[in-house]
Amino acid sequence: MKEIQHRSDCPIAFSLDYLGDKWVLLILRDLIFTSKSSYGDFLNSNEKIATNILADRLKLLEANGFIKSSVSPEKKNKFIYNLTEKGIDLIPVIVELMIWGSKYDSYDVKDVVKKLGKDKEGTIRQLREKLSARINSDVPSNE
Amino acid sequence: MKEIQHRSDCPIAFSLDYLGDKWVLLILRDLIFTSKSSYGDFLNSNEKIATNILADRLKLLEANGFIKSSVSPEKKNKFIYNLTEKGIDLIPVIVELMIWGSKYDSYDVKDVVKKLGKDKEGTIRQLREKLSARINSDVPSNE
DNA sequence: ATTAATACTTGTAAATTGCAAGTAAATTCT
DNA sequence: AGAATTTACTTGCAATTTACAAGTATTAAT
Repeated sequence: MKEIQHRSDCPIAFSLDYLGDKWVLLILRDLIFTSKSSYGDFLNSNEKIATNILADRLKLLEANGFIKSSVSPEKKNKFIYNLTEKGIDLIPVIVELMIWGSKYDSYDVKDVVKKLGKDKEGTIRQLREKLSARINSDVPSNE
Repeated sequence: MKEIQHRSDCPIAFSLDYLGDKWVLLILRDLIFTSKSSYGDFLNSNEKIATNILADRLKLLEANGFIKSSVSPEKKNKFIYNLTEKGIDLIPVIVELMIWGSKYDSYDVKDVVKKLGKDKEGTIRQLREKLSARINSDVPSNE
């Protein structure tokens, strides 16, 4: 995997050097808000990512410490991906993208967004704790 | 300008349909955190955006209501760009990218980041008010 | 033993990006 | 007034990235 070249010393540019595309944050979204955790799960998301792009982005995310893969306990030919702390720390970014999107998107507002409207910090803390618990356990996504 | 095709009804995907690239948010960053407001200003940012990409993204941002251009009062051959409310509402997104970037970037922490650490809501409100004031005045960027 | 599921890889055409150069209108210099 | 400069782009083209279709390899189920 080729090294990411950083374009400047700006922390925003630094973040975008990893996250600045149309797919990376959607994979992280799936890991944060849904029980999806495998290659096939991500492929089945509504946005229909191409197989080579998904494989590429999973490599990039793992190589740069956003996620960690492990063999599924149930099926040995299946990998499950979990967020690392570095990835979990992106929850606020994704939450703000969701809030902005909900404001300017015409579709109906999701439950999480309503919850965020009532108690943003609490909701983020809850998500964070749920996902942190997964890091040091072997239990994968849906429990 | 070709219409943006939305990939799903997810608000995060909706946001990324506009913002999911390496440049758009850097232009908005310049408008939010610096006194930059013209084509030439953006070109001179440290990340060295290509001229055609900059022209393209400015069109995209204006066509989709994130920014508004007007002729500079001092120089008639110069355009100045200002954020609209829709663009101003992205401050929290960019702020969170900055906070994350500062945590994982090795470079030294900017003053704004320190300020955000002390009072995130207040800092965002201040930025918001500063930029909102520009919308209905003819005074461009640096005052 | 055969079929299915899962996670990719490969090939290729189309789209996007990056770089260098060129254009056009307004401004400043002489 | 004419020439050079500033500002904001556009254009052409090579290189990279993406999207789509198909193929491969390993494990699981029947």
